[in-house]
Amino acid sequence: MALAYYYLDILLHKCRSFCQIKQLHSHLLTSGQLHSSPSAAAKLLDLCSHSPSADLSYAALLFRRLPTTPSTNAWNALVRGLARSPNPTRAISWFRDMSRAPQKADALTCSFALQACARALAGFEAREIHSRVVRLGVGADVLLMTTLLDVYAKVGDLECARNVFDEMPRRDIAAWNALIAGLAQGSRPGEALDLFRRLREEEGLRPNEVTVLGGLSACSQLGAFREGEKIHDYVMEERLDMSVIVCNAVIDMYAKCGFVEKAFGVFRSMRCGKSLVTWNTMIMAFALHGEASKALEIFGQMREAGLEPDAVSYLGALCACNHAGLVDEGVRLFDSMVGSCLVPNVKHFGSVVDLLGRAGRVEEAYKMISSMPMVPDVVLWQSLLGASKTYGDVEMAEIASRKLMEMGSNSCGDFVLLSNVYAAHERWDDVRRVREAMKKRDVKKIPGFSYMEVDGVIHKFVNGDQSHAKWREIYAKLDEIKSKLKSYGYEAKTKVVLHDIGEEDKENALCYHSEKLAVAFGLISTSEGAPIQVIKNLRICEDCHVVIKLISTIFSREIIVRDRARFHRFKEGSCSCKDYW
DNA sequence: CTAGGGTTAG
Repeated sequence: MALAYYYLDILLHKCRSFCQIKQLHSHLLTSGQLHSSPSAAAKLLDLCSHSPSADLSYAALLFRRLPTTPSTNAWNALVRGLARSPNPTRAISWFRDMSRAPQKADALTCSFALQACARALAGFEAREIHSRVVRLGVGADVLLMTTLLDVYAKVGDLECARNVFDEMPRRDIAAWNALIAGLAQGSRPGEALDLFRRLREEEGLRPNEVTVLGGLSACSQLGAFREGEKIHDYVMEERLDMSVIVCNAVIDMYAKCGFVEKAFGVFRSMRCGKSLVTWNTMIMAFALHGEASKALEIFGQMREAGLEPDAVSYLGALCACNHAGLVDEGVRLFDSMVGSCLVPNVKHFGSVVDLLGRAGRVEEAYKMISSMPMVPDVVLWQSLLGASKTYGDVEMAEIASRKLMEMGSNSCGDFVLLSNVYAAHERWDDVRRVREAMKKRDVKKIPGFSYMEVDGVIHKFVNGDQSHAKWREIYAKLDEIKSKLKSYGYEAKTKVVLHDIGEEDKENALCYHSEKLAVAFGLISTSEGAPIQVIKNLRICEDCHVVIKLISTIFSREIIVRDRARFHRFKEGSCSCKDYW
């Protein structure tokens, strides 16, 4: 007996196991419904490829043996299933096959295929589908264009993402969200924040949960505290704080803007339940600020709250130990992680290696790297090289550098470190050799830059920057600082600069580091006694660390610098990192 | 014949 459509629908939803799907399949087959009703076939395919008990190879088999020409719906069922499977590229090849089939793809087929591209980070294929979308005449579909925009953003082509956005006939909140999130995740937080403001001021759209996540992420990256606080106010007004995801982003934002106490305040007074991510965010927040004991306290409390720490929790705790130099505690944590059946990844090993290395236990660090079950990444060898430099271990430095060279590293810092090790032992021939190797390879130097916010405006500085409107005043301030520093017995640490330039030039290269420019700008553009906040993309350099400590005394200012790894809070001549970083 | 598609924290 043929099943009525609605009855089939109910049955399909009731299938709990693959066996039941097969029963239904055989019924449709024997009753002839698979022949007579293409929609029934499509439904069945949908179930095979998309339910919790999906079996994609069964679905593909079913598809190939379909008694009638597969309908667009049948194709869609399969492409959707494949797009969400562990191997999404198969959806793309099915989509290609479809262009040679009698049934035309529709907006949904394209949407599923694009989702596959997003998951597989397949930019080339996305372009191919984009042109297909245009030829099919579905280029005005807002939902489809949002998916397309998102794919371009995820594969890193933000220009294309922006073009798609600009050409959309109509943009709803999700379209804005996709671009804001894309820019925020693509390290263009300034543009993300601009869009966030424009959407409110110009379009009259109301930011939703997703919008504020993008905005908060941008603020975290920029250290844009005032903007972040405004978004937090909006979150409270609109009761978006019922979402744990939003609360987590707020906590992260305050922590990364330097206000770990505010982050903790939000953590404590959350109206919704805390998730594992909430705890992990708070652990990381304290770690970032060098507050190891508080990080470890939270780590302990999550167990009391009935949550088992996961690998990320351990990473946060290890990071806290790392920033405070708690070697034994860190090693103990690592062991207990392994004991609780969690699998450490490269980052966990990296943390412990760094911890051991900086405590001078270079040999143990090396043993740790050698015993790792996975391939050690560049970061691990770099931290071993760093430790070897600190403790003057030439042999270990050579081992680490050799590995780095083998891995094709051409980062300036690696060469500089090795050269410094040789220089410390007055092995000038070796120093020369390293320099020559540097010249031969096209050594890359990641440009350092710093952000500083004044009255809601973000000012960005690069090393030796003269593009700021007030650059003359800034440089004058730095010269004033330089002369004052001399009386404090300061001498520039020119060893960290490796160029074939004279001593005085070396001093200047150091003198105009982006973080110094930002701090000087802070001194001239904020009121006396107000704290100065700076965000830097790289690790703070040794010389800047010394100089900023002195500046905090001379000008009686608290200066907070967030570098790539952590916060440094300079006050009355000392730093919260206790010179250990 | 029906519906199915977009943006989301550590």
